[in-house]
Amino acid sequence: MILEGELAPGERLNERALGERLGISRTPLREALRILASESLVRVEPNRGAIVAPIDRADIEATFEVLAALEGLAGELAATRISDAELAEIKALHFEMRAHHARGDRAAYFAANQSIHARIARAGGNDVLGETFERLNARVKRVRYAANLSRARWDKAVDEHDRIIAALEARNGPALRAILESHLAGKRESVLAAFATGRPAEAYD
Amino acid sequence: MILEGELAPGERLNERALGERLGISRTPLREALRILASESLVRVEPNRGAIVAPIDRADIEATFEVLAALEGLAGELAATRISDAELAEIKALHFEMRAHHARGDRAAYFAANQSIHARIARAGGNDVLGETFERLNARVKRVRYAANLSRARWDKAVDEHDRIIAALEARNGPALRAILESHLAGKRESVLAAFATGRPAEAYD
DNA sequence: TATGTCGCTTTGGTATACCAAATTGAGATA
DNA sequence: TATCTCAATTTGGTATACCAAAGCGACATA
Repeated sequence: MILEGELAPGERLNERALGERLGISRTPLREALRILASESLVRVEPNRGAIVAPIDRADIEATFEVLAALEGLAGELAATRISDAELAEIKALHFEMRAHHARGDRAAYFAANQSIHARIARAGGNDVLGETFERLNARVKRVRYAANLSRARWDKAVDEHDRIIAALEARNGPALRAILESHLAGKRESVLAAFATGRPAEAYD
Repeated sequence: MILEGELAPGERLNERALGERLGISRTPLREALRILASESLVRVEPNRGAIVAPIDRADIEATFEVLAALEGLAGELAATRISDAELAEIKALHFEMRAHHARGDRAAYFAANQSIHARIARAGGNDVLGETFERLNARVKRVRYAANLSRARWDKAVDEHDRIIAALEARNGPALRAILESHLAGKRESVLAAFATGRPAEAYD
């Protein structure tokens, strides 16, 4: 939705003003806000209205911890259940991603990267897992862009992706789980490091 | 909410009728339905209204698979981070649960059991994990009551709980993870078995 | 008798009006 | 000058009215 980056965390969301800006009435806007609230993207305080949900260090750590567990499970499932077509598509995305990396195109890299992880999350055939993963991922998306600050970390992430693809091709579930869990742990650290240096660009969506 | 068990899965939820029955207007009712929809407890079809979300075998399998991973992580975290007070409270609940088991009081057993698992999920201090666990757990709560059909399975579950408590006291994270994961797998099997025998009582809440 | 079409009724989607709670600013008093 | 109080305005909560789309039934025709 439009809230990702266009409005600052903690900002009050005036229902009348926002509704007018979006060209819709308060009723559907409120319904949308309730949905966003249930996804922890906005926070609705009783009789106080909605604000863009702020995200703090503890939230980021906690979310990545869960994401790592979920993606680990996804990897384990995907290794045994993924179809050849899905694998081929993920490989294609992987090489596109490497191309973006080679060109230094961070935005395109990020999009391909997200797509790969989303596909792995869904490749195990567990819809609940896929949904839960994407829901939690949405909460940290705006700060994830801030990662990959250092070229070294970026290169390392790409290496890890090579290993992810290799494990997936080998249908080695336990290995894939281990790689994904440490990959996510690495992401967590770089996001936290970037987050520590005075709230970097949260607007990339 | 009142939807747990009081309305049959698949049942249409007429907004005007339901609103009158609850003594509220359509606006807040619709907001509540959207929230329930985002938790997959009801399904809202465009221009068709809301129905109580049906749950099928695949949903149950998928949800328990994710719950097992989440509770495994929770156990690993809890083993290292749980406070003495929280541990004492969980032990107290455990013995209450054993008392209910000894008396054969399934409803009370179930409540204590749920409380124990919820506390373990939160004991690791990861709020995102706790929330996610309870959200997913809510989706299968209504069918979980149907488990523990056989006395043998029930006894086995209680034994597993003894081992859970032991691992928690020993602060043995990996062991606790393993026990919880297999415990959930066992739950999944008994729920699926019960579910297979013609949709048993979904109304216990 | 069966099928297709048209219209009516039901029901969800949206806008708006009204109400109550909360916040803020001004004025008065200590 | 600072603080407390009261009132006015802002803003979220709820009810209701209106609109449009979908479902259903009846009637007509093949």
